[in-house]
Amino acid sequence: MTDAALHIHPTGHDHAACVGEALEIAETLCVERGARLTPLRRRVLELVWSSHRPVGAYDILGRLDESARKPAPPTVYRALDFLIEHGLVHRIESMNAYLGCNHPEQSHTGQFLICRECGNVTEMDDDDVRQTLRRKAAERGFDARSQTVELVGLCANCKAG
Amino acid sequence: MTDAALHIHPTGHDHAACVGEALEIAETLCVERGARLTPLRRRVLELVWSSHRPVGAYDILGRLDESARKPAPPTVYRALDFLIEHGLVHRIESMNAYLGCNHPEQSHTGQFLICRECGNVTEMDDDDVRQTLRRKAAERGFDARSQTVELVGLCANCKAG
DNA sequence: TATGGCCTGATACAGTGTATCATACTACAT
DNA sequence: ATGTAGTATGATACACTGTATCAGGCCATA
Ligand SMILES: [Zn+2]
Ligand SMILES: [Zn+2]
Ligand SMILES: [Zn+2]
Ligand SMILES: [Zn+2]
Repeated sequence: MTDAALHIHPTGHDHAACVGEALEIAETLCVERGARLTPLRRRVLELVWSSHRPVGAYDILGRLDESARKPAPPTVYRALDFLIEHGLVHRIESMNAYLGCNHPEQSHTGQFLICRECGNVTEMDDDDVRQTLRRKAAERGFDARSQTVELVGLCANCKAG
Repeated sequence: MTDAALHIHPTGHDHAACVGEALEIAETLCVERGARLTPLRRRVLELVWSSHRPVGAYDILGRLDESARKPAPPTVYRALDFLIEHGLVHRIESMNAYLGCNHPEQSHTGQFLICRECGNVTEMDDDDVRQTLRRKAAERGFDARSQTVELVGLCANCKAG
């Protein structure tokens, strides 16, 4: 499902830089927090960042496979759990897949724009949206603690093309 | 189910009335649209409405089982697809489960308030929220066609104790 | 060295969803 | 009534996603 479109990225950008920056931020963050970004976790994070499309746990598993040893599913899920806990990765609920976060400094649950054409996902993380949802829920007596917001549609590039 | 009833705790309300009303609306709607609410689809809808908690496809499958024959998974998924297409049922993405809609007259994707304590889910269907999300996405060049909004927290009753 | 906590390996299984082919039913036209 | 096309369901097998559990390994500290 993924491989064909894995190479499609937002226009004119150096994706190696995205990955490099993400890994660097992750290193820094984990040092600050005394968390251990082990080689396995780092490798999984790298694979999640292989594109701007959400990646399935079993895709990651398959690609870890290429590197000599053959890990089992729990290995990947544990690494993902760690990365999610530290805000380095988001889970896209409507796709059962995982996406790297580009501003993990403060833990958050973002809002996601999923292009149905190219499959790329961008994160909004808009505080107005968050507050609006909190308020609207509160008006109904509901105390919202976490939010899942995922919009499917057409990204700017796919609209143009 | 009336608007007022939406905001009371599902224990201590006449749930049979919820189910009855939902089925009646479904019948009417399907007649209007020339869609066929077959016995199987009607039964699945009834099972989805067995509570105000989202129901898994395999839960439904298990309860259909009680009634003599033993359907296979595709049977349930096809029925759910039909019901979702006609707005009679929503899928709760973050739970891989399904919830009856109490105002299916106009097709829509609602916003859901999921109580982590009692598991009940209520639907907001707030147009401000919908418009805010559309606008915020549009500001980023994204044309949103469908929205998934699911908030987890505490409902009014579970807050009270 | 010993101990305890955390990370990973490994097996098995549970839960969710789909592809595919076959059969049965319905509606409609002949 | 008969045939035909379209829809609905039955049935098998499989793919995808996630977890429970136990065992072994690594590392820091006492
Ligand atoms: Zn990139
Ligand atoms: Zn796109
Ligand atoms: Zn009810
Ligand atoms: Zn509650």
